[in-house]
Amino acid sequence: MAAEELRADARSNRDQILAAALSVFRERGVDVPMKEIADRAGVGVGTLYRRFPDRDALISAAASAYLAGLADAAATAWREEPDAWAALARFLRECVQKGVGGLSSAIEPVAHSRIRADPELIEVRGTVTDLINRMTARAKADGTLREDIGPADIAKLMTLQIYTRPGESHPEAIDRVVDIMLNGLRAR
Amino acid sequence: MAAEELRADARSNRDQILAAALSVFRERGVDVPMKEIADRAGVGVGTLYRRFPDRDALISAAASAYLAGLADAAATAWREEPDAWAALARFLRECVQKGVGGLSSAIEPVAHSRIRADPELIEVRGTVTDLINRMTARAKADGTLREDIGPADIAKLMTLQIYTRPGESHPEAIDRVVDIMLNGLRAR
Amino acid sequence: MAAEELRADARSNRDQILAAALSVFRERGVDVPMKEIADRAGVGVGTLYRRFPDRDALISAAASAYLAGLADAAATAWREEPDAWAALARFLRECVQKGVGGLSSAIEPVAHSRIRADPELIEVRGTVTDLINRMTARAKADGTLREDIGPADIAKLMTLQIYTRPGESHPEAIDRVVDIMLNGLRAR
Amino acid sequence: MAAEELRADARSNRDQILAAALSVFRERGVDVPMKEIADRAGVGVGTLYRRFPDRDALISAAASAYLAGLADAAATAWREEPDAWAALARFLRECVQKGVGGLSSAIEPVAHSRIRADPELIEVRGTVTDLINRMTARAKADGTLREDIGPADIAKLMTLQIYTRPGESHPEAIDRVVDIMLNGLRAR
DNA sequence: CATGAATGAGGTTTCATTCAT
DNA sequence: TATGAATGAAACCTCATTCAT
Repeated sequence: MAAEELRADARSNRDQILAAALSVFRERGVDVPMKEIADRAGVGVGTLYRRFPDRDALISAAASAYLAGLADAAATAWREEPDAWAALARFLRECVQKGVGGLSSAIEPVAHSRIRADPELIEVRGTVTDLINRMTARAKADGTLREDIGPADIAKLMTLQIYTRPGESHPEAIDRVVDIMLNGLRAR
Repeated sequence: MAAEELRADARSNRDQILAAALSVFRERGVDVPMKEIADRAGVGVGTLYRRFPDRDALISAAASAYLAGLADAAATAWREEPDAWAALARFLRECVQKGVGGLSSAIEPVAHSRIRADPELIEVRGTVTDLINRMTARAKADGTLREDIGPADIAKLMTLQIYTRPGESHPEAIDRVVDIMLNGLRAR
Repeated sequence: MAAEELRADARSNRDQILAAALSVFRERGVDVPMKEIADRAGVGVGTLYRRFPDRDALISAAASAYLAGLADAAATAWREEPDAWAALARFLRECVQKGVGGLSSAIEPVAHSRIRADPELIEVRGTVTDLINRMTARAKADGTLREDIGPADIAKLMTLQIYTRPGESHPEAIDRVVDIMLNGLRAR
Repeated sequence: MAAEELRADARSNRDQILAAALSVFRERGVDVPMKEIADRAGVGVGTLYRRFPDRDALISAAASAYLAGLADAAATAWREEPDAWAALARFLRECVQKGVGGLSSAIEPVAHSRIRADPELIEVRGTVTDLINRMTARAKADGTLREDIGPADIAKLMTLQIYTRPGESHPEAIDRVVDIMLNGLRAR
């Protein structure tokens, strides 16, 4: 996954393919024709296959990228928000808005074994888990998060989805649901 | 769709195919080979195609069946539960546990136009909407549901999903999430 | 391989595909497009794939058929010819004329493991070996075959090939070469 | 084909590619990926294509090289061996051991027209034919070769092949077959 | 009426060849 | 000049749908 040395153009192609894959997967699931992804990335199928030897390789690379993004989001929230509750709220909202759940269900079935094996991914996954643990603990200590909520609950809530007509996006509708959820998590 | 007159065995075939389709769709999405569904139903592909002229017809018949089930669930909850809040809670819990959201996203993209057109379905859909309206209004009147929550919010929450490893089912985990949502909906 | 119960038309298709494969393999090697074989057999690719799940399955079925033919040839020669030398001569000539060597090199690399495993094939192979052993022993006893020639030599000679412009066939040229070999095998 | 003026390193590249091609063709036929040949030669595909504009050009260059080798072998045998029979025997043995037949069938179909056209090759071919003619005539004169054998028979026998498991080589088995053949050619 | 065989269009993957680095 | 990345045509294989049994 590391792609140590890669010519500049190849590198850029790789990135574009990954971005294309991620967005196509989110929109239409993983069963999308490879040509579709190649087109969206602006490369030929051949290039796609040179970079990712088969569909599963692409999926699992996409999983990598998206998990890394997740770790980023968690870290940023933790760093920038004034308190643990705010960090948790922001992180969860981002996860739901970005469709973490949809990507998970699209990606995991295929990539599961690879994800477990890839050392780089194990680390990222560890980072996320770690940050969730800290946010949860601190928020409880602050008295802002219900005492009976644990990190496992938060992990589940990250993957929350509500049905949206495909193609349409309803950020406000999602926000309302996230608000309800947060309200349900808040200690009184 | 009505299947007015059908010999007993044909009727039974139809039902078995529908049940098979519903469960396969839930497990693996709508992109499953028709043979798979036929096998699960214990009939040949030919039989499946005799009953449902093409994939879309099957999907939309499945949508019908599932929507009808939903109306049933709503009506039963309304009838059997002691108050509006309990009915709402039970109905939402059932929807989430039964994977309404998953089926919606699997089925709607293909069946959307048909669903809009089919008079029988329009009626069922009306029933559900109606019951949700009543539950919401009554629960607010009872002072158990937050004043700022409307039927549209409930409709969204019906389709709540959280990611579960495919094949595995975690009813308790889902229950915890539903509890959190309900807690977030409750008026204080 | 046995294909116990097969509808009449399916059976006939299977046979035609096998015959087509055999002749195409002989002419152009095993790397021929599947479509080519399907066309020659007068069926669609789908049918070919329904009968033989992938290229290797087809190749190894072809191996079966051709080995069975070989056993037949050996048995017939042994039965019909007046003495062991005549049987041996006829069998070798047939093998070379029919291009056993060409088929072997086309087929074996791919089908080797299957050939070793298939019980039916093991038996046929045993029959051939057995007949060669008998022919060799008897011909030596008759004083027609050189004493220092063993069954392994005969087995090698079965796969004799000489280069022929592809497409063209030169039965007489082959016959001359076989005559020379036989002359070299004959005891004096 | 001559590659009149070529820098030393380019020359060496050309030779390595040719050698690689020859050995790959012998092992796996001409349908091998170009990358395979480039790898074996230790150069990039680009280099291969710079030297040989397309696959056919490479094949026919390989044909050239191998035919030249053949002429060499014939000349050496003629020069070094004490009599015509010994020369013939040695030449035939070398041809069979070196797999002339295999290369012929791999190369000729593609390169045929070029071989016919290339003046250099016409000459080499002439040399070989000439030497075979001489060996044959002389051996018959010596009373060592059967009277009814002609140069055309020898030409066919040069391309003799027996099936060998790919990868494995059985020089002794081949030797035994060649011995039988020579025994069949010998006058008594 | 039920079945499963046949078909071929369409998605997947490979590889010859070209071309930017 | 050597390299290996990009491309797309062509091969592989699957599966929706039709149709003979």
